Amino acid sequence: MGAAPLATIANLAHHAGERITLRGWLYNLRESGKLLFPIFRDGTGTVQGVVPKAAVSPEVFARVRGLTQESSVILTGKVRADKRAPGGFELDVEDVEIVQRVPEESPYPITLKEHGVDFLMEHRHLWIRTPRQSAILRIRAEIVKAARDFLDDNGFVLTDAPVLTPAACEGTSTLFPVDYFGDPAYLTQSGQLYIESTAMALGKVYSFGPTFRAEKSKTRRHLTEFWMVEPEMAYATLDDVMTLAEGFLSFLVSRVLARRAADLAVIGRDTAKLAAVQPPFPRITYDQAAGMLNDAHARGLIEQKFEYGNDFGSPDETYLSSQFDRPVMVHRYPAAVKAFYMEPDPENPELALCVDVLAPEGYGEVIGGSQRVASYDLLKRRIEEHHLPLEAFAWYLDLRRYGSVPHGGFGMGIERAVAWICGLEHVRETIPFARTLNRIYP
RNA sequence: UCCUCAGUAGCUCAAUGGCAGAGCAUUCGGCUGUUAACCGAAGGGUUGUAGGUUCGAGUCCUACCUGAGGAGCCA
Repeated sequence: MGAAPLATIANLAHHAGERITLRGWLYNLRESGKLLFPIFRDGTGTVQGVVPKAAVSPEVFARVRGLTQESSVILTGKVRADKRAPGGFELDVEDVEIVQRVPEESPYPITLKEHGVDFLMEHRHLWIRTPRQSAILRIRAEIVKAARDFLDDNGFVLTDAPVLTPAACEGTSTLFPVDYFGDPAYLTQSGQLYIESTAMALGKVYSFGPTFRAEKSKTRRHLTEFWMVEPEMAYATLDDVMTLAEGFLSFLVSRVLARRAADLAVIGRDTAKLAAVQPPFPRITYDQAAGMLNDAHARGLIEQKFEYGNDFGSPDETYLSSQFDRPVMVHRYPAAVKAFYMEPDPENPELALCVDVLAPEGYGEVIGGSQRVASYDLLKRRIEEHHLPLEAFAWYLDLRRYGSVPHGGFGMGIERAVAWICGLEHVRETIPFARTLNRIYP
């Protein structure tokens, strides 16, 4: 028995009828008398092997029969098309080399049966081996690549912002402090202020990296460490920001549909709902959204009455986003509930030139963006009104001192986008190792 | 920080205040087309912790710990 060429489960179709070698792990083993059905996985997919006792040596049969779940194996066999196989192919196993056998005294903890959230998160380092979790991580990778491709191909320059920062951009209560050689420093909660400065240098820029929020939030859409992609454009208005967000999200969804159809099938995503995500997205003002919420409350569709002037709560966002078959862009919120750096609407200075993009199917906010304050005097006043330390923002104010222009951008949380596109219940499944309020292990 | 719910075998869950149980996993046996295979058997327990009520507590009470869902805040 000579060496057979190395193959992966994802490309078995290219090896129909051929002898190949697979390197992977045992996912499950069924047996029916003198017939063994080991299911292997190799990171690209799963395939069922067939081992009739009469077809292999007694040693090989005994070796497969004694395999334990998640033992690592290198196997040789012949690829055979079979209508009974979910993936269309099976492997007639000829030989198996055990790389490491999981001992039965300490069997693999994650079975094919159901498990609770706490147990799975405690074993996240193993949970990611399951087909569903692997599919989600592949889709996340595709979304990240699509985001970067879209921006790269539209003239944006990647200018990553620092993770260690000297000051807050919106107060210090939600920042993780670190000791910086005896001085206080913080983990960044947004790269925005920094990319405003690189936008003034390079025109169109973006940052992509981890951000940190020490909020004590316990919901399906919060992590304390999450990844954000933030484009920023010089000489841009709120309309430009909304047009960018619309094209950006549409591209992400279409790319995942085109390239990760198999993974979407593994996780059971309804792709018809994703196919509807085409520009233009509906654009409604805060006032219109408030009207919809009042109507909904009057008809008993939402419990809490919406108070005009407040920011939308989670139930409000969920309701609004479930009213459309594609993302909806809500713009011009009251300036009082929004960040200090947002440009006021010249037609009504009580409103901010900002936009939240709410994903459909009740997922809520995935993007927040705005046109930024361009005036030095106004920005200085805003910093003072928010009781932020002026000296920490001296460099930021410089951007309004030297060639200030209208500019704007947005931030998209990768995990929320992945949760929406994958149709998940919780963002903790969208990142390899989620950091939540009560968990920093593994 | 607040509200609600839950902690029982490795896992998922049962058990009127009265003998601690099942399925899966593990081990052994059976089965040549199984799809979370199935059938039979075995081993496996300080019921989250500390008190209290009671003849008797997994069950009722108090406090604490841990986790989950949600609110607020946010992407």
